[in-house]
Amino acid sequence: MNIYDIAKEAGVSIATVSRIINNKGNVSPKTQDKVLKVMQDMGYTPNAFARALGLNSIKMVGVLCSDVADKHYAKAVSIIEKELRSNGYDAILCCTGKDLKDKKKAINVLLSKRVDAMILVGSVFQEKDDNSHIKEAAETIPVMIINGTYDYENTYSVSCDEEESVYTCVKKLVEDNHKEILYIYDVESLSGINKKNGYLRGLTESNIPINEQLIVKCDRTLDSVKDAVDRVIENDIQFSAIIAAEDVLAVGAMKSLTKKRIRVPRQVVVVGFNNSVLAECSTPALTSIDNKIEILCESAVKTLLDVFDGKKTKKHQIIKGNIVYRESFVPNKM
Amino acid sequence: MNIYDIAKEAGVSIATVSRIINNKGNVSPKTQDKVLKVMQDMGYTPNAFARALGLNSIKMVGVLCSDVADKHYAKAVSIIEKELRSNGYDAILCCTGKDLKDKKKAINVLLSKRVDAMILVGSVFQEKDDNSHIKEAAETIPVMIINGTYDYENTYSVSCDEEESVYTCVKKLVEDNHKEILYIYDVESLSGINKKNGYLRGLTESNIPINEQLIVKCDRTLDSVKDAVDRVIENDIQFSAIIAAEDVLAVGAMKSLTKKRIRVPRQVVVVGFNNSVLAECSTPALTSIDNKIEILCESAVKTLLDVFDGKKTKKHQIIKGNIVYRESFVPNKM
DNA sequence: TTGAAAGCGCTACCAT
DNA sequence: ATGGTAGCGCTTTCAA
Repeated sequence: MNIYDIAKEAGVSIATVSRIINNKGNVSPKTQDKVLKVMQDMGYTPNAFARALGLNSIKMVGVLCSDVADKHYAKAVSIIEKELRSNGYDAILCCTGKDLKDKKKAINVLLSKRVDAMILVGSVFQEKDDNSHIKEAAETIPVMIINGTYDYENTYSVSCDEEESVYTCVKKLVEDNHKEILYIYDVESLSGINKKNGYLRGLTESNIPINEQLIVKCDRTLDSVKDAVDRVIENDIQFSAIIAAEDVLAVGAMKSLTKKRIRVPRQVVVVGFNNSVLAECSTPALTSIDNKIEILCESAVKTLLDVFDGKKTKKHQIIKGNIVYRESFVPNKM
Repeated sequence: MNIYDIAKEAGVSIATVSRIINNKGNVSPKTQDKVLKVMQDMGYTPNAFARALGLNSIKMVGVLCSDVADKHYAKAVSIIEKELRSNGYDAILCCTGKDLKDKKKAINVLLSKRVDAMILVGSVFQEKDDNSHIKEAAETIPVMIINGTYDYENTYSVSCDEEESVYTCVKKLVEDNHKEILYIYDVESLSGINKKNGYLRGLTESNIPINEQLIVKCDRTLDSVKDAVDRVIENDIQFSAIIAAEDVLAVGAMKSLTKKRIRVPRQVVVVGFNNSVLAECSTPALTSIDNKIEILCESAVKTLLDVFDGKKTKKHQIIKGNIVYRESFVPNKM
């Protein structure tokens, strides 16, 4: 069944039917009602492909993340999808992994499917050296990145100031007289670097010399963190606080401490990052830095919609994170 | 740039170009090379909308879940997306929530976008009374449900036998001399009912009378579980084991026990369901039933691809779960 | 092996 | 307010 069938049945031209479908006005209420009724009765749905061909838009946005199985990204994708859908757009999900080749491939697939825009979730999509593939993509459609920035035409970004968040956290710890703060991280993505810089600046501004032995890198697995922390302890390196760049890492660290009968938060306080479900569920419950992912994602979609509408928009937005206190660290003066 | 430009540049007709794009054969290698080179040089990408219109397929599959922020569904979606993509299909994600009206709306949107098929993730999509909207959808495109079943033409399913999994778990506990087993659950979806039935059958077949006070319902939040378990303990209802229908519930229960200085697994053993990251991260690490979600999802996509190819396929598949032992319960005879 | 041309179902412009 | 019609870029049939 197509627009011709409806037109014939209603005794009008396809132009009129099209106007009604698209709410273009210039149709008498009477005709409108008649046609609407016919469409209803015949259970007509316009062919999305033909519309897309005519309008050169299928009202879909590509949403890329390295892995939706990761709680953090899942949350983001969930919010983005909801926001898009409530504005009439569908989300095509692409889990790309972290390999640049795969990321490029995904972008090309999306481009060839002619999505209306792309949202890249996470700083993994900001390559350190060459982002020319993004520049190219942005020549066709607007590109939005969450927690990253590109300096190209037709690209947009919404980020949480992670550097500042960790910095603030260090300050809080220092105020509580913690001077040896162990920093645990996994990836060296831009996000990872920002967090670490926040740690370094926090110490520097507090006139605490930086001890490389207190900066520990490991994989994002419980075992890897436990090994790492075990090693620090066995080497007799003193610390009274831990900041982890990811909640999982913080949990792993606490497991190591617990096994060694080191009390959290009595002897060592711990702060995670991302304020994920894990933070609530761990024992003791983890104090964690919240990067306000909801706000980030909502802004991202809103901005994109403005771009679609040809409105002027801020190209780059930065939002501040905040610390959610639980059991593993509560400042004295709270 | 379109197929005409390529045809002109290569000095052939658009029919030939089309044949080459679609690998339809009947083209001399010489022509093929020439055209391919032109396409490459000009950076040509076929217009997906026009193709979709001609082929009446855009190579996309709708993936519905009630909430991707839920780790469990996120995992499933992640696998499905990967599987689809590596077979040339894109995934349109729809997070529907649990409200029937919203689920129907999402299905209609997907139908109107003319996806090639739909995959519904989770038993939330199997309504207890009326699934006629599914029947209707399946008249247009194949519908696959994971952990559920419909009895309609053109519907398919892949499920984990959750009833059997919980049943087996009860048996294991009974073998270890646990007779008072507390069962905690949240939702009464079909999946929820199946699990509970497994619990009931396990007890019945072990000749243990069913004690309604040991069957506890609560919300899927830590506080709700803790309250629920607290109440059981305060009412002096004895139990030496807990089975929870969800890992989060198990974690909440353990938190309650710990606070009351009841040792896990020494005094009470605990088993969760889903074998999620939480299970690894909780303290003590949670023994949990794995529902083999990877296998489920891979089978689902594989089946759908077979349907696309017009191959004969099993309409309904059932896969067995298994228990992953960690700290919160290890059978004596292991 | 190749090409011409008729759709696919819609949008939008130009008449009336 | 309504209708006629030319695209949109591709696939596919039929002829050569």
